[in-house]
Amino acid sequence: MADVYDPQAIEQRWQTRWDVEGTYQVENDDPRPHWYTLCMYPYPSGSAHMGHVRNYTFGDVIVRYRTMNGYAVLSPMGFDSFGLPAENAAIKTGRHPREFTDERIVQLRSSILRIGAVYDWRRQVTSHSPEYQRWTQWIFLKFLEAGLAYRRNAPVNWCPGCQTVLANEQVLADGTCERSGDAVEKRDLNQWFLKITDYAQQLLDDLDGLDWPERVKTMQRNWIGRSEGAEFSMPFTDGSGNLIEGVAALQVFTTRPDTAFGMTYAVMAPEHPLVADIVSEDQRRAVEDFIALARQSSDVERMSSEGSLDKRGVFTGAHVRNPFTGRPVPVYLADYVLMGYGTGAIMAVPAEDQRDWDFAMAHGLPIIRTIATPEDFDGEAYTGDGVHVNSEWLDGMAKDEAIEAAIAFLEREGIGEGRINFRLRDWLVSRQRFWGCPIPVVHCASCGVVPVPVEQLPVLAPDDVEFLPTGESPLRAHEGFLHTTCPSCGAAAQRETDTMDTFVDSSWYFLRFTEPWNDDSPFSAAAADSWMAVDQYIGGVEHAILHLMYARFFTKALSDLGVAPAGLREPFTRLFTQGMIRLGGDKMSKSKGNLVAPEEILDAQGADALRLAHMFVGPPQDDVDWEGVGIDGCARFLQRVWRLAQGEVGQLPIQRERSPRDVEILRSCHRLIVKVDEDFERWSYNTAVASFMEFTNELYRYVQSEQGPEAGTLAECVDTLLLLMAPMAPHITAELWEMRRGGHIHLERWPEADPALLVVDTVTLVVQVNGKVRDRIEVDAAISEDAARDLALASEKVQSFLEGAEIRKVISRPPNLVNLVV
RNA sequence: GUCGGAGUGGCGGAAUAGGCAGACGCGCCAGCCUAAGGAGCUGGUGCCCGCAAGGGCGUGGGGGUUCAAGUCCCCCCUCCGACACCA
Repeated sequence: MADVYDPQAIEQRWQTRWDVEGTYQVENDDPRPHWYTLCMYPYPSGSAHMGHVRNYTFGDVIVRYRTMNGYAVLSPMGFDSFGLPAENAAIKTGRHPREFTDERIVQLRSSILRIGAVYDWRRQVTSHSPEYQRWTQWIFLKFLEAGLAYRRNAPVNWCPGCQTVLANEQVLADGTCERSGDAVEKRDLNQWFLKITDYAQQLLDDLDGLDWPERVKTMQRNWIGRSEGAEFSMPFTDGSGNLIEGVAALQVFTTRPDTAFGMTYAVMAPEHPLVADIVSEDQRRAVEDFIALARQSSDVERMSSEGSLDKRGVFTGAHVRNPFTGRPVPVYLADYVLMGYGTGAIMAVPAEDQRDWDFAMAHGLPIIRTIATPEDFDGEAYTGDGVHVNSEWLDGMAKDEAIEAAIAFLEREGIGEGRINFRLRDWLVSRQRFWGCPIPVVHCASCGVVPVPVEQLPVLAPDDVEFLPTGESPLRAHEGFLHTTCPSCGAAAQRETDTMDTFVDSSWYFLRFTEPWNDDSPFSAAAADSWMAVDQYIGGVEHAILHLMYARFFTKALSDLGVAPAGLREPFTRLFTQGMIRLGGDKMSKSKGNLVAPEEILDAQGADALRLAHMFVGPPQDDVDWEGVGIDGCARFLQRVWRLAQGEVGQLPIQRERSPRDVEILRSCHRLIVKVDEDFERWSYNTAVASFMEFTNELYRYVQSEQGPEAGTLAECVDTLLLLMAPMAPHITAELWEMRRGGHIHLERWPEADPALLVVDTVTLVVQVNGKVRDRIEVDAAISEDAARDLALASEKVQSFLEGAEIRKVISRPPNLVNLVV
């Protein structure tokens, strides 16, 4: 047997076979227990990069492991094929984004195949396919019908150069457009929103039941941003406290109603609708200048702490009556108060809020402490707990008690109530883009917004379009697309030209995978029921908030709308987020130009070595530096396994009675089974690889030992090693298995450890004196506490350290450890 | 600023429930094999003292709990990540 390990030939052969034989195709009615493994479907960017390789290798290991363990495993793959890069390329080259995208899908798909990852390709889903668009639009209309989709005026990022709205991600840190470099402005536009805020509380609560990384859950909790407090109203007055008639009262939200006696002014957001009504004549000019300034400045400028605070706020000339004291306080505008959160207005308590403190100092406003500060406190605003002072009927109370009392007061007076606020906003899904899924409505002069009838779906963007260098969506200028008739009254009407955010596509693709051929609905509840929720979802931590939050929202909403099963409240039971790949400290990325092409490694050392190297380099959730990925070591290891399995190492096996040495290696073999199972379950692939290496080293010593290997023992050890390695190194193990045993290793059952071989009868007892190891003694595993102690005391080495000193205490933890304290 | 995560040999990392720190790999050193070795095989390799036997020190720093701490508690430092005028 002189076959050389030739990864290229082997890998190609097996990849073809898995594909042709449909090894990993699975039916919905498969009688085996179901398991759904999913890697986040990729944006088709061309050939796979190392991040893809890492991601899909993890997924593939699970697919193969679960399959060998007797599960019907759903392992689909698709492409998140709408998005900006294709459109930008179209603007540059004039080519239709579909051509560009389809080419890249072919590239990416073939490089995913080359790493040996297996999928049920019959289920492939692409966001831009007409069928998928049809059902995305169908879902949108369901949402619209249910009031979960709505249109309203909203301030958006507007690029004057591109003549279009930009997503927040497209605005650079300095407030300029990533494409044109122009300064991005705020503009009010009529935009489509999805009402994710309806689900804020559920999205928060249901996090508790998910087996997700704690940091991802924390990020989602912060993003949802629940805060408890009170909302109440304050009537506008003049400077002496006389009520101003005909103006609505000012609504404010606060988490600290207990500090209201310390309110020395109030602040409204510059965009607040009441501003025009309450500004005094002598302040009108200053207020208008301030509003204009705030409007021009980008969010980034506004959020920064740069710039002096006295310039960032202005007195309105109006006052409101503090309901707690009955006295008027001045009302200011300041850009640190945001219209989008709470009520867009606050009561300001400088003594107990640092930001209010800073503003008060800059504007010469009074500061009244309402909570006694601790003795050693030398800060400015004090936000901790303490006894209330200067607060009349709240005096003497602690924080929590006082909050309750203050809310009770507001409710009694009928001016406010306890209130929960969320930071989460409704999801703005409108994009003024061409390469996205069109929003399926028409605008009719007499009927208003009218949904496109479902039998007319999908609404597809036309092919004969010209991409303008300005970046403006060609849909807006396409007469054939634009003009239509109103489905309701039949009069001439205009199509909506906004397309949906691509996150909409990725919010339900995992459901479509359960039944991608369904022609009557996006998926049937039965199909969803048979596979959902996804048992293991795998992807990058960069999606911790947006994608994972939107997908959760869609699942809940579709469940409530009766599209998805009623009991399906969460899409992803278990989530794993892999670390990033870096090179020399930088994130590996196209824009940084520091990519290492997987192809070169696949050509040289092969997919199995590359996969193994990714598994071995460190904990999967940690970032990895490519420098640390030891491809050569892994390739060398696979060579060792190859030679061992081919019988090229050591003495020829013979048939004979099993010796203690043979049994010893068998024990190692069965311990390995247990170890690998444990490691796979806890995502500790790096240590699993280490134990493969360790066992292989042991086998090398075994076959090279004087006694030589016993045939049956060696065969069992090598076969078991191959089976355990099959998920990680699928090609080489399949090849060796076929050569040795015939048949297909990936259809074999996962090995089970023989309990009899796991029983250990001797153990190394560690003997410590004052916690320092002084001796090691081989003992019976069932040794008693007393026997262990006696053995320890009898040890010569131990005696020399005791030097006759009095033993104060003996800790005996048989069979592992005895500690003698002197 | 707030919230998370992390800090262990020359390097990547291991130590799963408080019980032998450094598994496994890389690198390096030596031996074998060889015409040769950028192949293969065997062994060694935390630091310090010592010819050795042996001993001491050692998981970012400081303190604590414990018979016993990389692991638990308190304080501090550094790095990474997320959110950042959220009322």
